[in-house]
Amino acid sequence: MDKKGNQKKLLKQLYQILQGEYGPQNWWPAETPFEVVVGAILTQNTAWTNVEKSIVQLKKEKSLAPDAISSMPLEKLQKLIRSSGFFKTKGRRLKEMAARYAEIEDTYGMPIEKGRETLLGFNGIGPETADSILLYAGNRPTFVVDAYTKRFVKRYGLLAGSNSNGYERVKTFFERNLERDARLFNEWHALIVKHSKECCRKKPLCGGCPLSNGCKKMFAGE
DNA sequence: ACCCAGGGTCATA
DNA sequence: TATGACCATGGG
Repeated sequence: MDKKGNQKKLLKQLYQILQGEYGPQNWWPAETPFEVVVGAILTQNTAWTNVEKSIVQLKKEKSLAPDAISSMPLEKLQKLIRSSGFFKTKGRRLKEMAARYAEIEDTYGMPIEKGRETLLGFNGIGPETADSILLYAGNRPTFVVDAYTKRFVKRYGLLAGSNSNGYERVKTFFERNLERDARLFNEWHALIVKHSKECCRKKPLCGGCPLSNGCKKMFAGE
C-alpha cells in the first residue's frame, strides 16, 4: 500500500471514530445561505457564542437579509453586531457583501476555483471565509481549513515537513485523500470543530476521548 | 489581569 | 514570502 493509500485509510478510520462519537453535525448552524455568509464574516477570529448574539440582534430587527443590511446606516449595523468584535471593520465588510450578494450567489454555481477567486476579490473575504461560503452556503465541495483544522492536523501528525501548517497545504491534504463530496467535507470540518471543543480544548482530558493519543499530545504542548 | 476565539488586511524587510 | 501590528468584544 502506498503512502497515499495509507493516509486515505487513516482518515477513514478517524472519521469513523469521530462520527461514531459525535454523530452527524449537519453544519452550518444557520437558516439560510445568506445567514451562513453573515456568520462566516462575523466569526473571523471571534468566538461563535459572540456571533450568535449578533445574529439574534439582526433577526430581532428583521434585518438578516441583503437589502436590509445594504440599506441600513453603517452605525446602526455596527451597533447590532457589536458583540462579535471588530465591529467597525466587520460592519463595512457586511455592507459590501450584502450590496453585492448577487455576485456571491453566482459563485455557488461556478467551478470551484473560479468561485473562490471571485469571493477572494471581496474586501474581508480571505481563504477560510471563501471556502466556508462555498461549502456551507453554496454546498460546493471545497475543504475548509481553520485554526482547529490546523491544530488537528499538527497534533495527530497527519502532515510533516516545512510549511505543513500552511492553508493550501492542509486543504490539499484533505482534498487529495477524501472523496470530493460536499456532504463529507461538511461533516469532516464540523466534526473537527466539535471534537476540539468537546474534548481537546480544556483540561482535564475527558475520560472517553475517542482520539486519546492526539489529546495527550495536545496537552503535552504539541 | 491575562489569554484567546471557527481571520483578514496592510505595512514593512 | 514572511512576519508583525491592528482590529475589539466577551468568556474562562
